[in-house]
Amino acid sequence: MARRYWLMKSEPSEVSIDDLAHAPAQTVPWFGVRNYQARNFMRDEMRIGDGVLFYHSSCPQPGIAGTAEVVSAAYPDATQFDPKSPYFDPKSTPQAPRWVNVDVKLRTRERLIGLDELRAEPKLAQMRVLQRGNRLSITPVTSAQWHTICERLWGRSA
DNA sequence: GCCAACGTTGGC
DNA sequence: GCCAACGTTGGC
Repeated sequence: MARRYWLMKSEPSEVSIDDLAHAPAQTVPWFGVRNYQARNFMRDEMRIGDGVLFYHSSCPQPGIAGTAEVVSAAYPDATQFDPKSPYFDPKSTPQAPRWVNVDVKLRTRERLIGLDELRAEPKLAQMRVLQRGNRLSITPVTSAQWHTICERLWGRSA
């Protein structure tokens, strides 16, 4: 199957790309997704080796901060079972977990590409993250969009 | 802090 | 199954 590409949002106050860089094996579980559409992307469509655009959201400089890679299949998100976690879900049980996550490994840290710069690139006009009202924390990215960002905006080979 | 957009909940 | 109310997201 062809490799796919994704944009994944994280609030840097929770997990920034620098946090990812300093994590063991530069890998973290993408915990805390509590939206069915985003969950289904992880559960049903992500494959090991898929490319990830790491996006910083809800922060002074929102934008794409680098690239990462999907390095596991989806498995139950541990935070849903932890009563002390803000992501605790009392309706979820280990026998019937409701939420899953994949593991994501850092590939490259890059110059931050802000929303204004993304919007200025006509080839990216269709990106989900730029659409009005978009809130989904995981969105598919086309290979054309991926290559435009890596090659044109970062000036590196994808 | 504002507010538009959207997802979820729950009464009916 | 409808839909109003409510909660959350996230840029500004």
